[in-house]
Amino acid sequence: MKILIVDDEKDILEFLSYNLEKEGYQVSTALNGVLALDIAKKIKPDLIILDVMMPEMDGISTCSELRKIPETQNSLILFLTARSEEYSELAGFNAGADDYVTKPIKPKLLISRIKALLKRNKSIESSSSIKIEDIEIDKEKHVLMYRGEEIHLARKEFNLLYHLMTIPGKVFTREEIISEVWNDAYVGDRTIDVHVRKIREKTGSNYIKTIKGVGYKFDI
Amino acid sequence: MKILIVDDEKDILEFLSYNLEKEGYQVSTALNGVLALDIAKKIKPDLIILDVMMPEMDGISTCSELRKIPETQNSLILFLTARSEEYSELAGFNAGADDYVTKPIKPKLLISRIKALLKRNKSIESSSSIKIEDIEIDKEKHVLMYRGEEIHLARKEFNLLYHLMTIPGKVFTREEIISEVWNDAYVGDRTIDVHVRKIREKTGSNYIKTIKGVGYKFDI
DNA sequence: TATATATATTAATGAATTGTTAAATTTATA
DNA sequence: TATAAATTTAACAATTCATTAATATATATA
Repeated sequence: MKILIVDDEKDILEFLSYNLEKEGYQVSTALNGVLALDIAKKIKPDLIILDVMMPEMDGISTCSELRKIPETQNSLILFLTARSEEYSELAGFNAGADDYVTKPIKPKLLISRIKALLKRNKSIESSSSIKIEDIEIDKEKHVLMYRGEEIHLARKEFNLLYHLMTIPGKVFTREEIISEVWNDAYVGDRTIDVHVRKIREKTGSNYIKTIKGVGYKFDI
Repeated sequence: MKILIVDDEKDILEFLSYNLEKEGYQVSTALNGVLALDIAKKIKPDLIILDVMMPEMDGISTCSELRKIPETQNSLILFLTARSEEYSELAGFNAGADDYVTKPIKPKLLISRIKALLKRNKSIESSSSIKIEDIEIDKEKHVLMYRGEEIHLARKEFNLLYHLMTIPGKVFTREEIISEVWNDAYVGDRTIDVHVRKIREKTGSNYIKTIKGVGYKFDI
C-alpha cells in the first residue's frame, strides 16, 4: 500500500512517515500541492494525506486537481485539518475527499482511520455506489434508492447508512461510527440511535440490525 | 513454532521428531521429565508433548512442574497416553494439560490436533471467523452459524463461546475465562455455568465439554 | 455405597442497553 | 432575516441481558 503525504511542515511529514512506515506502508512525501501532483502521477498512491492549510495551493485545490488526473482518480484522499479552520467539511467532500482527521494528529487514530479507508476501498472498488439486493446508495450523487423509489435522507443519516453499507454484515460499534461518521465530534450515543430510527422509518425497512451491547450493522 | 517432545522411548522421539520437522516445526526432545524442565526453561517451547507413562517422573508430575515455572506457564501441553493406562484424563487436565492424544500415535491425527492447538497464535488474528466442522463463529459480524442456521447469542454468551473456540480442545479454567471474557470483573463461577447452559440450549449441541474440577473446553 | 464436591438448572431480580418522543439548538435556504 | 430543515439532547419507556441464589443432579473419592 502506497501512501503520499502532502504538508508544508517538514516536522509533520517526518512524524507521519515514521508512524506509517512502522505499519508497513510505503510512504512518499511532498512539501506542496504542485510537487504532490508530480509525485502522485509517478507512484500512483493508494492513499493521499493532504493538509488543508498550505501556502500557494491549498489542500482543497490540490484535491480537485488530483481528482482530474487519471492516476489518482480512484485514490483515497484524507484531509488533515485544524479543528478551528474555516474550511468547511462540505468544501472538502465536494472536492472529492474521502475522510477527515483533525489536528493535533493522534497516530493511533490516524492509522485506524487509514486502515478503515483502505479496507472499505477494497470492498467497494472504485465505484461510488453500493447496491445490495433492493437497496442502492450512491455517495457521489447522494441518492438512496429503495425498491425503485428515491428516498431522501439528511446528510448525517445518509453518511451513517453509507458507512454501514460499505462493509455489509460487519458490526460497527457506536465508537467506530462516531469516529468515522462524526469525525470524532462529541455526540451522545442516543444521537446515533435517533438517526438509525429515522433511517428505519424513512426506508420502512429493517436492514439496520441492532446487536445489543455491541453496535449496529447493515444486513439483509 | 517450537515443540518439545518428552518421552522415555527413543524410537518414539525419533518418529515424532521426523513427522513434526517435516511440518516445519522446530523440534527439541527430552528423555525424561527432569531434562524436560531444563530444556523448556531454555527454549520456551510453544507446545510440549508429554508421554504420561515415564519412569521416575511421570507426565502428570512433569506437567505440574512445568506449570510452575514462568517460561512454560502459557505453553500448550499435550499428553500422550496409552488407551489402557490407568491414568485418568482428569488427572492430566488437573495438572494443567490442554489436550490428549492416545497411543498408538497416528501422525496425521496428531498433527491436526497440534495445528488446532497452535492455531490461535497465528491465524485468528487475521480472519475474524473461526469455523470448526458445522459451526462457525464470526466476531466481526457477531454471528454464529450452526448447521447453516444463524443463532443469536447475547454478548457474553458470544464472547465466551468465541474464546473457547480460539483454541479448540484446550481446557479453560473458570479463572481464565473470567480474566479474559469478563476483564477480571468479579463474577461468581455459577455465572459462567449459566452462560454455558444457555449456549448449549440455544445451539442444541454439546460442543462445550465440562471438565469437572477444571473448567470447560470446546471440542467436537 | 455413602459422602463430599462440583456442576446443571431454574427462576427471580436488577442492571444495562436501546427505542421513542418531543423539545431545544444549530445550520441551511429562500 | 425569517423560515424550514437538520441535528442533537434529554427524559423516560421498553426490552434484553447478566447475575445470583436456591435447589437438583451428577461425579468422584473414601
